[in-house]
Amino acid sequence: MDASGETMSLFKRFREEVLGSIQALQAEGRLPAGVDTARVTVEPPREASHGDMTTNAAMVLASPAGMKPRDLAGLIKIRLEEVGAIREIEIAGPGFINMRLDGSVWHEELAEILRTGTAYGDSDGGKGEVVNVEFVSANPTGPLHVGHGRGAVVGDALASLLAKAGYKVSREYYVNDAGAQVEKLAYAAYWRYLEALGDDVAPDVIDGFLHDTDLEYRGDYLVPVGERLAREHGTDLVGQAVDDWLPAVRAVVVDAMMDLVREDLSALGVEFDCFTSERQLVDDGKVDDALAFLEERGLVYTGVLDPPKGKVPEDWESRPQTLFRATEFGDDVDRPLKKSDGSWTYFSPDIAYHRDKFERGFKLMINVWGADHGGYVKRMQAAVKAMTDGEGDLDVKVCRLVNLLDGGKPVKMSKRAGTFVTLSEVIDQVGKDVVRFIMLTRTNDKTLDFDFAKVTEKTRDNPVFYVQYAHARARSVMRHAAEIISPADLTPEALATATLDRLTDSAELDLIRGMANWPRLVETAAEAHEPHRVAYYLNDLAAQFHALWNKGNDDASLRFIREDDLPLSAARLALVQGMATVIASGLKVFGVMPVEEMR
RNA sequence: GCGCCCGUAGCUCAGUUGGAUAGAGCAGCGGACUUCUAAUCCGCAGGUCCCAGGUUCGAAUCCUGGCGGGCGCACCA
Repeated sequence: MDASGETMSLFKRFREEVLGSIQALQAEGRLPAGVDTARVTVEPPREASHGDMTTNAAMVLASPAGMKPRDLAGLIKIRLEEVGAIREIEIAGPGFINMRLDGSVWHEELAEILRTGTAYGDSDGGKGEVVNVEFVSANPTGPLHVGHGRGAVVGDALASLLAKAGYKVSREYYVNDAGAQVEKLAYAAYWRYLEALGDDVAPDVIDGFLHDTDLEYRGDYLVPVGERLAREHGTDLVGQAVDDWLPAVRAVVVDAMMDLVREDLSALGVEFDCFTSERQLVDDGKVDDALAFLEERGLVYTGVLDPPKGKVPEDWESRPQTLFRATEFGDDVDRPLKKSDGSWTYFSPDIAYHRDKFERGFKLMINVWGADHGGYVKRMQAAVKAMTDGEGDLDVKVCRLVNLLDGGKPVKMSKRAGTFVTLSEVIDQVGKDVVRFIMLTRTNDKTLDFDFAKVTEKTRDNPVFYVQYAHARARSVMRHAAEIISPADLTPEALATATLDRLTDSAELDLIRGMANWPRLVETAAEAHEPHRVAYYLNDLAAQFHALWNKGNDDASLRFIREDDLPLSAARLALVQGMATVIASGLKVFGVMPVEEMR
């Protein structure tokens, strides 16, 4: 326990021991005071034969101490030998200090896992700092597609991961309800409205409307919106000037589309804390405020941009524009804030939006964007730096494409041909938990193959199945155990008090070592903003468990349930339940339910 | 042309943010089912970590320059 009463993770605890020995050496004058220990790590060695824990302290501090790494390691070793939990210390290679721990350390850690439940791995590393995770933020122009789904899952899992790591997280969705796309959407809704009125509208009115507008968003999903407009407005909007019907139609259609989006998100199990409307920002004058802020700092000017080299647009013409000095903050060129007609580019409200986030208290901001927005990262980061006088920090996770496959063959998709696969269709077909897990099996910046055949397969190379199977197997063991052991003795609390020192087999202790890595993984993955690491961790832990299970197949004395030795059984069941708990803890980050059985 | 991302076993990818002899799965070969679900496991084989320099005790990882692939590039979000 540390001063705050929180339980300190195992590796942190031993890092404290290492730092303590360094301080002792400083007190003795054998090490200069004030050396920076920030780079000192205590972690499991890559090679298990090197021990349970290793520290780089001697190598990192050798140069500032003016000593050879191995000599310094020798001094630290003498100190560490006084720590009871350390059974053996070895200096190896260039100056690693390898430690073997007493078995009791692992037994206690297992008890700790059982007592803590899925909260195991919770950390205070984030120190309660608030962080804003903005994701999806799809234009409200239709149902979500699979690419949005990836962003939704990555953002949601990242938010959960950060929360677990001790950050105070807000999940946010930015509603682009003010741009040209929404206007086009309103036109399409108006067309559906005219259609819905049927005989009340002369056919040539509809033909004329279609003839005058280059209509997008012709999908069926706007039909109900047209009907709703017809119900609410009758024929009132027919024949009116665009400016008269547009605001009303736009409001209704955006509302309907956001309902659609929310429905898709809820099918995926994603919930937001906050929806911010672009239109609201505009109406509140926040865009003007933001630009005024930049102007005060001399970051806005009227200038002429060079055409992009190598690829000059057909209709390129040199003209003066209102520009933001993005180059002062690391961008490649200054960026336009206004279009040639004087209206804002999408960039201006976006700047205002990020300023708004900052003013709401978020210094740390993470945006999850689609692949097509990769080119806007630098300018947005530049804008954040400018708007916050360098205090704000924006990280952008760009999600690469999702390839939909079926048995290795691409699923052909065409909006025109109506064979476009939506997110909700995919969820209907394989279930939300499968979608969520698979979306997290790759780094966000690599394309991801989503193979319908593979993700539902019950084989080793389907990570969803493999991880869930480990959990289900563990739960199956517990069910069997209940036949010979009283259920009261099988609760996690009861198992935590079992004679855990009966766990002596190396594979058993290895499994606890694997479980003890979970808190470290949470911290490093959260720090790196990389939720996919959890998927690999879970896969590894599941593999360890499946291996242990099969040892019981080869050697009956290693089975979890031994009717001839109930205390040993209890200890092993504690191990099994602990493993299931850690799996459940990881799946919780992903928003995936652990299953009790596979059938 | 410029910017961003990627390049690791035949294939798909990890790699604990600079650590020790670079790891998994699939595919290939050889083994383990009177079971707590063998839907799994064990073993073998498989590598110029794209190339060339640099930084240092130490580089797949950081820097520079190339090569190859993807995406983006005023007035769409």
